[in-house]
Amino acid sequence: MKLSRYFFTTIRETPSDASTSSHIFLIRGGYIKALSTGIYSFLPMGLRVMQKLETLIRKEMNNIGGLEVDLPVVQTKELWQESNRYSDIGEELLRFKDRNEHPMVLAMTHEEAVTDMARYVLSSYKQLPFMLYQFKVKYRDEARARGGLIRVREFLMKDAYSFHSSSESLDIHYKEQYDAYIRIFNAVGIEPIVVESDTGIMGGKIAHEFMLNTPIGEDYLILCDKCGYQANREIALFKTNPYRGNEKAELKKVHTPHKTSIEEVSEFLNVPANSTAKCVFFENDSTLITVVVPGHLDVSEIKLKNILKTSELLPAEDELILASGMVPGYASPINSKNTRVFIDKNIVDASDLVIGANETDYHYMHCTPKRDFENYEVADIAEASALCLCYQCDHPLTETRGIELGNIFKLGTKFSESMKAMYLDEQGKSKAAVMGCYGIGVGRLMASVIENSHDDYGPIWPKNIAPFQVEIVSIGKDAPVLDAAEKLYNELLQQGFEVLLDDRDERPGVKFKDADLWGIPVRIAISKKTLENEQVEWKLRSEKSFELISLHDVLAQLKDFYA
RNA sequence: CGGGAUGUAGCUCAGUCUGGUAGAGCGUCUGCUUUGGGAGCAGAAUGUCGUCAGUUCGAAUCUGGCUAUCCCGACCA
Repeated sequence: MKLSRYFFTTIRETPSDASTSSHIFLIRGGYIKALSTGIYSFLPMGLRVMQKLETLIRKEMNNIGGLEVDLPVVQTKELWQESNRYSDIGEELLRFKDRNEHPMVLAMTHEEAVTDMARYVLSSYKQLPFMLYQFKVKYRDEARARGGLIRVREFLMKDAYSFHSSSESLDIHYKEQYDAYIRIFNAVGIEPIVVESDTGIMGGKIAHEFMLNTPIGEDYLILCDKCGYQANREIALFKTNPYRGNEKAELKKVHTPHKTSIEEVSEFLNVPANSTAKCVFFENDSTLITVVVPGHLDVSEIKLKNILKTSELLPAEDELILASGMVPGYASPINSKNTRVFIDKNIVDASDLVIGANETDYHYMHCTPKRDFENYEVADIAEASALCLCYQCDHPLTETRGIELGNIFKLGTKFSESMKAMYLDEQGKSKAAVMGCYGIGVGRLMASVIENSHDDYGPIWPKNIAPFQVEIVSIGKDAPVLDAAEKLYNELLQQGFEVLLDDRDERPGVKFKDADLWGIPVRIAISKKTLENEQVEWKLRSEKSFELISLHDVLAQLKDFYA
């Protein structure tokens, strides 16, 4: 491709509305253009990278027996009612009506559509297992898109779905997907952290997320350096030693004026935060849910939702809390009524705690839950943090942040049962297919590669997904230089390389800056000076320095580089 | 959905406090010079100052509504 005929623009200054490296470089390099919040157009340069990622992922999906299909983005309300997700999913699912006033949705994922396809074809156990996948736009009406391609509303996803006659068969394929994902991410220079993740209320059993470890990540990961336990913080298991003081001491009310937070109370009474109890309130299905966790920890709303088997959990209104005999800011389940009380397992055996006295400006000291609480349920409900210990090996946990690049998920029979994707087994008995689903956000992966591999001037693309394999830059206007550049360009093209020729009448500085923004692995510069010795400058994007090599050695060296 | 910030030329931004005919740099176009890391000189084009209303003799500037974008949080099968 000759740049003089290419469609692009590059931006010299940092766009005012971009703050992460990938966002900045994707805009500055002319890869993408924002159309609206979280909705992006891809220019030719950006699409090339996306297509290469697709090719890479497609190869791995085919390798593990995948069959590519194409499922519609616009779907009917009825389809989503079959799986119950029409009502289970909130505003993230975009709903609209067609010209006949028929309710429709924009698919945010394709379990329903693929299950509909599967039930059309599937009739016998002999057809199982199979795996279908596609590259398809998803639309999610995100409450808050951010970070360029990191979190968007419309995006391209590789989504795969497998169907099995047994959970053992699913297990085998799940592992194949796991390994394929590792190969895909490794192929673009990423060593993902694989964490156990939430399976939600959607009938799933086991799920993993593949995370890029980065400070700009939106997910928090809990890791054990000793035994290798890794989980998303929202569901991470952990231990923490319950605070134990004087178990005999009687409840004692103390004056704590205007001290409503754990921090204020522990400082005021001069006690450690883990010797306090935090009382948090939610509302679910018109019922007040009271949760007590160790003062130094937070409630995991995901854990609580899973315990309650609901996706609906709202912060409770003060009136509801007061009506249950508790006082926000000074609350405890002691003498409460009309509420369901959950005590975190890490605090139920504690003693001598500070907790609210259900009276403004007063707390109790010497609270021992097992003695002082009534009618409570014990659950794993607090959120892990770096203050906690590994539940497997007692080693202190560490915490880091990550971007979710992909996930794999054992769905079980939730969709096949509700949507009747059935087959006859060896005994002629009708059974629901066992399913798994596997997703990778392609655009997010593109952005993540940049986050993972860039310098001050632009992305440093891995060889296999760079928009072009080699860029030739001519320096100056001398006819012999231009001729040599064009000749080399044609030669490399004929040899099957993807070549970008910067034949613009621009100063070298401009050309080099743009080359850095495109991050093409090999840059070959030809100038009057180098040509005097029949040489060119060979520079790798990943290196600072260049070398002069013979014009005649370029092809061999390039072949060697891409071998 | 809460909190914060911003919206002025294609881009980055000044001007707003203290109301008085719209600015700079970069980019674009023309010409000359220049040619190894976003050049120099000369000239030119470019704006419903996000939008609607209000105050005022007069609004980019003051007031209110709306809207868009970004950041933090909530949310995220």
